[in-house]
Amino acid sequence: MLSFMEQVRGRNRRGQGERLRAEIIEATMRLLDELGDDEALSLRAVARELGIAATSVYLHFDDRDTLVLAAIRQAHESLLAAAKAAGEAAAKAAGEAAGEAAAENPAATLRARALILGQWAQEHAGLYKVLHESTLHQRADMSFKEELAAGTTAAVQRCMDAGLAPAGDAALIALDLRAAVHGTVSMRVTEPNRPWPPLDEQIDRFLTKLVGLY
Amino acid sequence: MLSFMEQVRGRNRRGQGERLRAEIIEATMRLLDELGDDEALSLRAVARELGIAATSVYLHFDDRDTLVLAAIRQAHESLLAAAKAAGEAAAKAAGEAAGEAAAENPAATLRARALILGQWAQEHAGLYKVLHESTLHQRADMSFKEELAAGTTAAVQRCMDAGLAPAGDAALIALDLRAAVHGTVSMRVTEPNRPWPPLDEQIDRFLTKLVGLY
DNA sequence: TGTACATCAGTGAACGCGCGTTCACTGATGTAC
DNA sequence: TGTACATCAGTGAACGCGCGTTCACTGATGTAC
Repeated sequence: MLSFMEQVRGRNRRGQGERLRAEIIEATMRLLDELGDDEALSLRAVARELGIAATSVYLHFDDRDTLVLAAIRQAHESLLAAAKAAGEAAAKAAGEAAGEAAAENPAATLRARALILGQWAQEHAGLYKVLHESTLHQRADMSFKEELAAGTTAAVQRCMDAGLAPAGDAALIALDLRAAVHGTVSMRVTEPNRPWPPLDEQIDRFLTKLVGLY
Repeated sequence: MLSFMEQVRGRNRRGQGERLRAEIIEATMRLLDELGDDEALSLRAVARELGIAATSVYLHFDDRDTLVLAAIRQAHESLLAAAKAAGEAAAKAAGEAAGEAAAENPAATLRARALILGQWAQEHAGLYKVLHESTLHQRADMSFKEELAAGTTAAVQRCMDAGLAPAGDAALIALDLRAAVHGTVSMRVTEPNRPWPPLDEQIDRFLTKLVGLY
């Protein structure tokens, strides 16, 4: 007996088995985003979400932890892509506005990076928590996350090189900035119902005061 | 059959039933600190930790959630007391060093507050996570936490009033400071095995750059 | 062109486990008469 | 001073549930001869 909501789901064609893998990761990300906690996610809930047998997950993932890690990895990838795209778009726009031919604008790039991080976090609150606050960090290697930090350090360094911010230890300053942005985003995401002041203004204060952006 | 580790635990005397209540909260805090995640804590684990029947917990708490909330409340109380004590001790020490008779020193107070928060978080990493990042925030009223924020705002305001920092919106500046400190502490607590730069120096940068402490 | 067979994509029943919670109970201790 | 009784502090068995994981299986589809 099927409820009217349920799709009758045919099996994938031969050679298309990898499709289910992608769907499982997608569903896992969706559930993690709702739950905001990797411990609370169950493999059976993922299977239920897709209308497949719980055992089918094992066709593509060794166990629950592997699945969760794959989903987190993909979330990181998505955040990374968003940060990169926003940074590039901002640099280009700022360059054109100034009449320069798509010149680099490191300050606009850094600002866009910080803002998109805040925006992504608010759109994917649960995923943000899992990606940055989960206790999984203790049990699994999540060093792939360093790429995100490296991007911010590089952006800060470019600001210093261009004379848009006082020279200094770019890695240290970038860490200060990341800490501040993560802190406010974390608070907003954990307690979304408090009356928070505007995020973009706060991020601008961080850029001005911590990085020294003119 | 008892293992040699287990104490034979007699029941409390008449009128001393509340003792168990305190022990249960203590054990819950201990476990939450180890787990760093309220979802992962089980009432049965608490009972096991104390060598009592799982049902005995119900003598003092309506259900699992009530118990967890009571433990979190107590953790907050402990953090609050630590912040207050550190702030007062610092103000007194700084006042005496300057030859003043236990005069107020708002800058030293604010600095001590921020430092003790970082220290407490490192000593009670799991509890810090539960207190500030738990998804319980969505399900339960945790407005008692406002007291901690209010203390920081007041300390910032006193710095401004004493001319030790540029006048401004104390609540907003205090939020910036709390966000930055929470951010770095959160990162350190989530990924304790990374090579972090010294926390106190970073907090001093936040005080100088965000609050404008001279 | 037909057929046996291997492979692929996925299923369903079953396992043992720990969980939160309910219920009826036990047994020591203080109190009223 | 003795005894019946109420109260207090806590227990043990049992419930139904959802979980991760294992196992033997099914049935469609492509391929070799």
